Amino acid sequence: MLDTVCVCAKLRHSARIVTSLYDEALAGSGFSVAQFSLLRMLQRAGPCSLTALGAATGHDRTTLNRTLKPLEAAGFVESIEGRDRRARVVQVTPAAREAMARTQPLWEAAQARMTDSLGGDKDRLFALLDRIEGLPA
Amino acid sequence: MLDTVCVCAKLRHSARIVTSLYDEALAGSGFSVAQFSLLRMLQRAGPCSLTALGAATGHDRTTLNRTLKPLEAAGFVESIEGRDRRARVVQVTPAAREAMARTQPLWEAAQARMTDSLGGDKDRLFALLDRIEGLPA
DNA sequence: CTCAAACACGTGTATTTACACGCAATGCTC
DNA sequence: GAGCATTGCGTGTAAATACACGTGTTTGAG
Repeated sequence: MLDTVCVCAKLRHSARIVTSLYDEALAGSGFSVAQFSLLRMLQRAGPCSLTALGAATGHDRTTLNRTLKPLEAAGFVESIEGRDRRARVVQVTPAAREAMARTQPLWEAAQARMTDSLGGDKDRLFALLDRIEGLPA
Repeated sequence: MLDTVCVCAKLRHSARIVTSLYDEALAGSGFSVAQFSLLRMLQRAGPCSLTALGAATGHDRTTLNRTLKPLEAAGFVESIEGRDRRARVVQVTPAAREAMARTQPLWEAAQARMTDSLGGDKDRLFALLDRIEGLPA
């Protein structure tokens, strides 16, 4: 009966620990890891609606709305309107690109610590996480 | 440059997904997976202070205070006072043991889904998570 | 014994997250 | 073209989380 450790609790615990490690590494950048990661994903996705961004990142649309609000107030994200006046299309600003470039080394340091401690098994970890993420709801 | 996926974002994503899977499995029990896991850990730890419980579970003491509040109101946790009047010692109640026994099969079903999808690599996953959890702050 | 340091707690506040709900805009059916 | 279903959004609310701060309790130095 060593099978008593909850996979969910374990994952949540790891996520808390790793989040604090990244947040500490990013201290001074002005970004939390949640903000920085979201900006990265938005930059990658290009201008898109909140629903589309949520589908790409796995966040709820309303979570994005609230996460983006301070970033927009700080000038890192701007909303434009496309043809569909329902959709609010967001994109990163030049100021965000600059701030992200400055923050990138801090993120890379944290990422390197992870990669090092995983000793080449990062892809293996990701593959395992992909499997449980892929379970049908 | 395939190394661009943030380990932290990945872990947070997985934790969100898995949490919703467990919460769905536990629906009807009246417990969230956070509550159920915490009760399990408290039962294992035995009567202890919030600080000690936090050290055992990796939660902040204040998080435990707030998570335990509704559980105490529902009669699943009780606070007793030991010799040290600073410390609030908490323990699970018989009602909690009963409710947990009823909930156990639901949790096991969710856990089994995880274990199955990991195909025998659960211990490997845990070992990888242990490694990054063990990084110094 | 006294009093300051150390300890344990709870609350205020803030972040991250998502569900339920309602409103505005679009599209589709007839 | 009118009306209804669909889509996209924002807000209210709530859970989980932790940091800063203040209060009460214990301990230890003198």
